[in-house]
Amino acid sequence: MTPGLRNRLAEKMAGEITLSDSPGQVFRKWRTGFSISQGQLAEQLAVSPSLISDYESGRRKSPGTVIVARIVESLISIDESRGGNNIRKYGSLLVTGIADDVVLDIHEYAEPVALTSLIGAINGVTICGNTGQTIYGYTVVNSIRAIMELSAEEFSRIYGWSTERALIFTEVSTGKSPLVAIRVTPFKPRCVVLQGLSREKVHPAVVPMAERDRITVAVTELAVDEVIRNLRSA
Amino acid sequence: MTPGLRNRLAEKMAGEITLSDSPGQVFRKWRTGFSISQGQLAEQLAVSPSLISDYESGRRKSPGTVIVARIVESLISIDESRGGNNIRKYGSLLVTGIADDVVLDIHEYAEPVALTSLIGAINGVTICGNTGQTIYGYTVVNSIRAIMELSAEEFSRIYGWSTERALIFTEVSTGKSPLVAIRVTPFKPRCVVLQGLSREKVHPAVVPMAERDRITVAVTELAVDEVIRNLRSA
DNA sequence: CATCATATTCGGCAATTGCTGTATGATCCT
DNA sequence: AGGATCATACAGCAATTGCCGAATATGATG
Repeated sequence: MTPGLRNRLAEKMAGEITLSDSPGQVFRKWRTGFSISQGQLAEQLAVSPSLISDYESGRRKSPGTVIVARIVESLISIDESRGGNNIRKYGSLLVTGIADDVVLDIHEYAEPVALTSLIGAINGVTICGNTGQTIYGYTVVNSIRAIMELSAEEFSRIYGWSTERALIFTEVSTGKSPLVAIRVTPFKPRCVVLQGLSREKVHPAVVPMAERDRITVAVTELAVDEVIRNLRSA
Repeated sequence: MTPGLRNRLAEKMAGEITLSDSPGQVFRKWRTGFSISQGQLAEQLAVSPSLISDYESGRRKSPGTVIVARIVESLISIDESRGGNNIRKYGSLLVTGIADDVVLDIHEYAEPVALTSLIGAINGVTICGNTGQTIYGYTVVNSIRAIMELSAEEFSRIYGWSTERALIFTEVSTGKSPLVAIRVTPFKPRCVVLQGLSREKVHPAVVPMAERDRITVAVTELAVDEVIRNLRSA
C-alpha cells in the first residue's frame, strides 16, 4: 500500500465530505466503512465521543476544514495501525486504470437510497423487476466501450463498493448486450438502466435475462449529461 | 468533457483545500489556475469581493464545508460557462491511466517552494546543479517501472501541472537510466532526486547529462515511504 | 432483569466564522 | 492625470462552530 494511495484516499474522503449536503452522513459512511466505532475515533482524536455523534447526526451543518481533516486523518491512521486493509480496499477504487470515457461517473451513497428515487430522478420507465428495493450507489458506463474494452476483472470494478447498485449503460441500441455481459459475469447489480431507449425498443431477450438474474430494468431517454447531472443532484 | 470528470475534479479540489494547512492558499491556487479574478468569483457567489480576499489571505483558518463547496462549484461553473478548458486541463491530471505503482505520489504546491527545502525534507545530498531555484510540485516515480512501462505520452504526464518540479526516482541503482530517459523526452524537470543511492554510487554519466539539461541532481538514502511522508509534511 | 458498550441528545459557553461595508494601495489603460 | 480594476486590511456583529460533560436511549449479552 503506497503512501500515495493513502494520500489520494484521504483527499477523496475529504472532498466527498466537503461537497456533500450532509457531511455528517458521509462522515458516518467512511467511519463505519473502516469498521471504527465512535469511541475509538474519539480516542484517536482526543475528544469526547459526543463530538463525533454531534457531527455525524448533523448538529453542525458546516464543519470547518480543520475538524474534517482531523477526522479523515484519524480514520486512516487507525486503519494503518491495523494493517491498512481498508485503505487498500477503498483505495483500489480510486485507481481505476479504466479510461475516463468508459466509466462516466461512479458514486456511493452515504445511506441506502430508494430505487424509485433514482429512476425518478432520470425520468426512467421501469421495464421489469422489483422497484421496492434500495441501492447503495450507481455507475454510469459507456455501453459500447465497456463491453468492447473491459476485461472481466475490470468489469467487476465498475461495481465500486457494492453490487447493490444501479448500472446505467449509455447510448444503447437494444439493451441486449449489457444484459448478456452481466449474465456471464459473477456479480449482478440491483438494477440496470438503459439510456437512450424507449420501452418499445427494448430487445425481447432483455426481460427474460433480467428476471433470471433478479435485476430491475428501466429505460430513460434523458441525455447522458442530464442523467449524470440529475443523479448527482438527487 | 464528461460530467464525471468535472465531479471528480471538484472532489479533488475540495479535498485538497480541506486537507491543507493553508486552505486560503489552495483556494488561490485553483482560482488563479482557472484564470478567474476575485471579483468574478464574488459575483458568481453573490458575495462581497472582500470575502474572497479574506479567505485567500488566511483570515479564516478553518472555513466551513459549505463555503468551500460553494467556492469550488463556482470556479467550475464559471469555467463551464467559458467552454470548460480548465476542467479538461486539470481533470486530465486525475485520469492518470498509469498504474498506481508507477506514480507513487504527485503533488502541486499552492505556491513556489525553495528546492533546498524539498531536498532538506528528505535528507538529500546535492550532486550537481543550482539549488537556488523554486519548484511548483513533485512526482515520486518507481524508477524501473516508469522506464520499462511508460510510453512517451505517459511519461510526459508525470509532470503534472508544471515541469518546474522535482522528479523523485525510487530504488535506483546508479541513476543513469532516469537521466537517459529524461534526455530523450521533450520536457525537463527542475530537479531529479535519486532515491536509494549514496553520492559515491552515482554513475559518472549522470552529472554531465544533468548539466546538459540544466537539471539539479540530488540523492537520498531515506526509505521510499519516508520520502513520501516527509514531502507531504513539508 | 442487570450490565455493558455504543450512540445520541442537549445545555452551555468561549471562540470563530460568514459576511457587509469602508478604506487604502497598486496596476493598467485611456 | 484620472478612472477602472484588482486585491487587501479591518471593524463590526449576528450566527454558528468546537467541544465538554451530563443525561438518556438502544441493543447485545449473560
